Amino acid sequence: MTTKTYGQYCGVARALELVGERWALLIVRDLLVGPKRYTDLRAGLPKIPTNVLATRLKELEAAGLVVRTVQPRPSGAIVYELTGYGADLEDVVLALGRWGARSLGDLRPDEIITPDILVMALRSTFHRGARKAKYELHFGDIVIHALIDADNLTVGLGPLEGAVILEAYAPIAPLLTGAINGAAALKSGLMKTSGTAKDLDHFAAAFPIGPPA
Amino acid sequence: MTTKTYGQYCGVARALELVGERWALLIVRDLLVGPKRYTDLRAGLPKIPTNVLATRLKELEAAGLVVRTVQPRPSGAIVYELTGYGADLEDVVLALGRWGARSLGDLRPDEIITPDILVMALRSTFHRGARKAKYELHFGDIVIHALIDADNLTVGLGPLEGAVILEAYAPIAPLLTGAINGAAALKSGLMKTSGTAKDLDHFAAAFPIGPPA
DNA sequence: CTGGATCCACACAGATACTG
DNA sequence: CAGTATCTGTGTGGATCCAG
Repeated sequence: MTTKTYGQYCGVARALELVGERWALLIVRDLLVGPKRYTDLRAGLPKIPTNVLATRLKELEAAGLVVRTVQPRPSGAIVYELTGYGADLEDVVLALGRWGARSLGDLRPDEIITPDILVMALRSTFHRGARKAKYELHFGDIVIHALIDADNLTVGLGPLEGAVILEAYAPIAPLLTGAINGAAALKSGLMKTSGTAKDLDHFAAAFPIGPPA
Repeated sequence: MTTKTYGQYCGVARALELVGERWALLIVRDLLVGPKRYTDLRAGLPKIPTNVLATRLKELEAAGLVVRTVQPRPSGAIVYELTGYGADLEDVVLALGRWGARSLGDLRPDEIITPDILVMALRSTFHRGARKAKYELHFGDIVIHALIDADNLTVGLGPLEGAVILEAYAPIAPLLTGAINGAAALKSGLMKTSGTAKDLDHFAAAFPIGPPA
């Protein structure tokens, strides 16, 4: 929320006044996965200057997008959580993620992948109508799960009972762009799975992304 | 496109690196309505500093979102146009517009409304399945039209043959948030129409927006 | 250790004037 | 018409410091 306005009676302009500043939508992205503490947010956004994080959180709170709550003792932890109003930004974040993912090349050494990023990547690219399945996705230390039930998708952190396990290695791009050929991925060592090559293909079909341009 | 990156292998982060800077998405918004000249963009975004506009256009062109073409003589005009890649941002802009429009209050004297804003507002809030209709919307000097054909919407600048004419006056908020009661709007002088109160109600039903929070 | 606040340097935005 | 040049100020990045 800049003090600067665009001077336009326009939903787009208003939205950008509220969440258009640097880092704001990435904070929202991580909070869409779940409530977080200050330190968790820093961990998920290592390059954010701490003063900017503090400022953004105050702005988002002032704008009614985020609530700051102090947990009861003994934890006493301070937790940041999206309000319903803030959570309604999910459509915006998913649309941005869908569009931007097409421009992702191979994973570079200066780029990180966090659990929150993976969760939102799957939510971004989910294709309704994919066949029912349970996936558990491993990437390094990161473990997330996806539960597909026809038109509904649930993606969250951690493992999932009874899921097919997919283990991915960098380069991860084919995974996030649906360009997986199961048999080839297995053979090349790009991925491992507790299931079959067909499982990889189904997974790829459930999370497609178009070509860069 | 900042030289600064977020350091994340994430579609949202990548998208924000490309169009996250101030004014960028408002330029895209206006170009989504149609190709424009430098001066047209300035007219639609009066508060943008001219050097910022020039910089953004170069960045958008370098990123492959916009093409700069010189029209053949005698016009010789320089026209900026979205590429397919850039036009794919429509989902993002519409989602932002939908979310942000809920936070629009009454029109303030320091806020302007342009034809492009109105066109994108209607595209943002269109509700598929609205009944077939042709509307011509007047607001001050601005005239735009909407053609609804069940699941398809065409909104553009200027008049439309055979359309129901809706003339709106500030405060315009009820119009853009679907909170119109046709009879009341006619009686209060908020709107005039060449049709009936029912036409206003149908129009409002076609372009609904939820409450602020 | 969490949850920030403070300080400084600098890049970018804002405003305006000017030019091919 | 389509920008460039210049100056100024604020927001950001980066590092460090501090209170509970």
